[in-house]
Amino acid sequence: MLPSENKYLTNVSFDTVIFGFTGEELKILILEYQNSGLFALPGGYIRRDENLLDAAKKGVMKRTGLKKIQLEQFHTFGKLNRSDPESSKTIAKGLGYEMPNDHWVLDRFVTIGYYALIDYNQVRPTPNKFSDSINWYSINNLPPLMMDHEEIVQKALEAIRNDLGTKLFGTNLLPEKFTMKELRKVYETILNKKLRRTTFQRKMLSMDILTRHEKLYTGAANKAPYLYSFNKKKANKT
Amino acid sequence: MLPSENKYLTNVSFDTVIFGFTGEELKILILEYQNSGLFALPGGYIRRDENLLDAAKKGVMKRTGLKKIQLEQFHTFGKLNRSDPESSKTIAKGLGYEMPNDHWVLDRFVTIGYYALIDYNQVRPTPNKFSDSINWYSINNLPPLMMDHEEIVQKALEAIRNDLGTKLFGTNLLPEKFTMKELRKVYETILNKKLRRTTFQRKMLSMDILTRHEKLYTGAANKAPYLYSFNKKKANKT
DNA sequence: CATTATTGTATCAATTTGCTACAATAAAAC
DNA sequence: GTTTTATTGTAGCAAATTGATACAATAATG
Repeated sequence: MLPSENKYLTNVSFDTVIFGFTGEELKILILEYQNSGLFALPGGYIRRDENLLDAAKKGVMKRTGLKKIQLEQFHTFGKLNRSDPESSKTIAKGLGYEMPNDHWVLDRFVTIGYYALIDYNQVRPTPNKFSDSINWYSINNLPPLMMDHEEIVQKALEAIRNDLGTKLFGTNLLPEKFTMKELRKVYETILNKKLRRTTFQRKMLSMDILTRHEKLYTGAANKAPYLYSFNKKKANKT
Repeated sequence: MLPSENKYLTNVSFDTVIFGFTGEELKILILEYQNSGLFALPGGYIRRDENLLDAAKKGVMKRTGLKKIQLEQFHTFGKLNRSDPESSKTIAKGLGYEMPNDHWVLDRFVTIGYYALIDYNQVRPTPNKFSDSINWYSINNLPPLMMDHEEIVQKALEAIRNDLGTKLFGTNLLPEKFTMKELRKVYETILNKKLRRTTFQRKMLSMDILTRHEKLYTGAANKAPYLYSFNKKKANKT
């Protein structure tokens, strides 16, 4: 039941930071391994017969239940001491296996980091067979993560801050149709600062990447906002 | 003389795109393997007892003769078919070795791409023991590169375009002191477009990251330009 | 000492962004 | 119904940034 060596590349793995937006804050999916108290990013190994990107995509699909996923590679982590064989042994033990000391997963690993931005409400978090839970955690309130996974999360955050605006964004964190306020909230949360309401709206509209739809009547005692969606044809011309 | 397995991580390598600026164009260093007609980026394997970044740094140091090198990781390449065992065999054959079919360097590799920006005139290009030459090639006139190395170069170019301005730049491609015109030329070459002379100068000066030094008298029949250097303290506060 | 090419800035126009104001609601309160 | 309240959408002007032009200040040259 432990992964067999000849099926996978050795010394290489991937880890994914899967972001969701609740409307108020950014959250990421964290696995908890059985009977070990160890928390980790979802990740995995690369089969010898698949592309690196496909391996990562498959991993995210399995954890989220989503089919179409936008994944972006952001950094590869290769410090000498980043791997921790004790953690792997603890995980195996928690599963009821005794891991031999020369098992390949106890070797040193270089891991490629990917981030995914997905619609929080469409996800059906699904643990893998080694873990008994997978849960959303606010990025401001993460459990202690194993190995260098906290560093990986920090790098992912930097990456989405940098990519926001260049690679078209907010899209993937929101449902198909959204209000301008929701979109602004996404930007504010990722950038971790307030944005001017009117300037943001003007900028977004002037970019000519949004399609306006019907109004959204929420029942609130005020003017109803329009719904927008990203006009993908125009948006990709950037 | 072929690299021994137990010293290195398997299935992982690094490749470096080393940029230099001649004053007119961007060039990169390309290795030519002996008696094989194969051109490649400088790269290597990661020793089990060293950090990934150190491995790449050491590689660039050996190829350039430089001690202080700024290296930036930009992308990791992991497509299923990117490795080409035939090339490796040809290289070994050119060196007078017969490579056994089960040799680990013939296996599939995931490679981590780094770029370096260095002072063209300070470099002493030094071939490795497997190659008989290492030369500067204009990025607009590269020889056909082996495997996916052309894709790696393209990604490196994208990366330096994106990083220009955010991560402080131009610095490393120019000598300690440089004129405003030289700095602008660097930007123009990387971005592949003309920049307005006066606006560029105003912008650079207003950023308060340059120190002005003495004038440079070239013998030309016109006003001599000032020399500038980057004020690293202020520059890093961005 | 006039000529020539280039550099460093000033100046003003054009564009973009910051800020404030205000009309247009959607529902609740009266 | 009418008034009240909270928000949305956008206009309008100020402030800041960028674009474009002009011009004084040189460093040789003849």
